[in-house]
Amino acid sequence: MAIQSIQRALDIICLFSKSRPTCRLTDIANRLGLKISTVHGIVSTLEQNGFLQYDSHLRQYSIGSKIFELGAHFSTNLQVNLHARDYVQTLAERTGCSNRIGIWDKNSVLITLFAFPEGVTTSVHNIGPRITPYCTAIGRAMLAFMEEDDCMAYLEQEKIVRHTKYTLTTIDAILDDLEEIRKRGYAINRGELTWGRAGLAAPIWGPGEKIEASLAVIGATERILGENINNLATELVETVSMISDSLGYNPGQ
Amino acid sequence: MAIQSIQRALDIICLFSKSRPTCRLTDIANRLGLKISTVHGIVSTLEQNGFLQYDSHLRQYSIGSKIFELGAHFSTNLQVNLHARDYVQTLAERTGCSNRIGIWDKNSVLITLFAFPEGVTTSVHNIGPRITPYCTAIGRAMLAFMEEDDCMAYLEQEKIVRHTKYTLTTIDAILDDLEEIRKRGYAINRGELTWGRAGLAAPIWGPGEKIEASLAVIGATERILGENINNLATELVETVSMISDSLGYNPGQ
DNA sequence: CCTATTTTTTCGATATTATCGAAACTATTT
DNA sequence: AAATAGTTTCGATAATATCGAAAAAATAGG
Repeated sequence: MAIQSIQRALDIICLFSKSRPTCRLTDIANRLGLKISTVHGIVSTLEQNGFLQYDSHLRQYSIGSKIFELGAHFSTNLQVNLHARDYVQTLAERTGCSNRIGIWDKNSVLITLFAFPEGVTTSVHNIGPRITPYCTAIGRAMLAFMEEDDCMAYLEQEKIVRHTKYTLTTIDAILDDLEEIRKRGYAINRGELTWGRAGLAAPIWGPGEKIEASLAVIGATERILGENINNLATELVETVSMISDSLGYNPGQ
Repeated sequence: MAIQSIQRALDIICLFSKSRPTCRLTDIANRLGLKISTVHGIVSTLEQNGFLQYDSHLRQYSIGSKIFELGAHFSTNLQVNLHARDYVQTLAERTGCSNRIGIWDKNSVLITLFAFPEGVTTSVHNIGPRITPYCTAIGRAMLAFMEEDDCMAYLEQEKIVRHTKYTLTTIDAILDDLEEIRKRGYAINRGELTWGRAGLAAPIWGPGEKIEASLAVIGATERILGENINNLATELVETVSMISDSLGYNPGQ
């Protein structure tokens, strides 16, 4: 159904990632099992349009500025980003912790907004990466409240990996935790993905009782899970409530 | 030379912008002069791959999350962003003014980094847009120091428009200003693009005496051009010098 | 500095495949 | 409910993407 040449072009673009920022022509052809001359035609078209950029000295391609420019539109237009901006700033200020917003996208959590606690900050960093849902607070906060079928569909296709001794490694253990999240109102990550890094997260609701996103307060384990945890949780839950209101959430409906 | 179907796919993606965040199938076909069934095949392929997203209720397409994710790699991998980050934070702190970094790209300035002065701030906003070079400090700071041929090639293709009474509207006036910038070491925008908004900017150099980017301090006219202008300019010039050093600029070569 | 090797670019023939029109289907408006 | 506007499917056809081969360019080796 997909148009072959376009599919190949998109496959090529998707080869690039944080861990593989550049590719050479031959690499691309080998990785995708295509003829070099075929790849050459495709990458030339992509380069002419600014979707890839070519370093003719190093003879390697990387993501082009056009994709950056277009990608910025995505987050700029994202409703939850627009509504959450001020609230997450305040939250970072009051808690002294970084926090971030992610949306559920293709069985992963895509980070779309990041707020830092201290003083001056720069835009651009810390957004864009995809987070694994089952072993993070930001992910489980959404899993706990989404349609059960969608949740199971996700869990059944996910490759569950033990990252630390705290990682929940069975679907049953995760489902039990989701039940606790529903009772508690927010999710807790006790260092399941990265040793020493913890988080609290709660879902952001939109109109039609639809989960729009998830907001997480993150930081060193002792900072998040220490004596301050109840304060953090209260601030978090109040913040997601205000953002949800702003988005038009109307639980009475 | 370009592959037709891919070219069309890219043209479709490029239809989306901040001012036109969504498009319907028929719109796309009309705008690009293509048959609806042709467009349908292309947008379906793009949607399947997350390059576009489709709201089946509103029946309209918008930029997909995949482009956002890939675009983030561009700015993450950008050398000047990596090196400048800490310096622009300090600059914002010391001056109390917002500042931003842009790179020269396709006859425009693409904003890749933004630093805010006050308190807590969020990432993501303010990056991505393209700025018109001739009527901004961030643009003229690069024009003044780039290869003269490139500068003239840009100026001759640019459609020069009067935005305010301060806008320089002839190539000669712009060239005179560029000469002043070279003497002075930094560019000044006295409200040429937007009434009441001013900026100071200076170029960032990389290895091989190549202009990597431009750094601008921006704000309300009275804040930038008032009695504090010399302090701002000094801070700015010191900052670009440190960033250039960090990038490996070696003017002695 | 020249040769060998690897990588990239060009080009034309061929068959694959993108395109188009038409028709079926769906949604919206009056 | 009917009419209009917009979307999706499908198969025939001709346009065009693909491929192999050869030329060109760049790097590595001697």
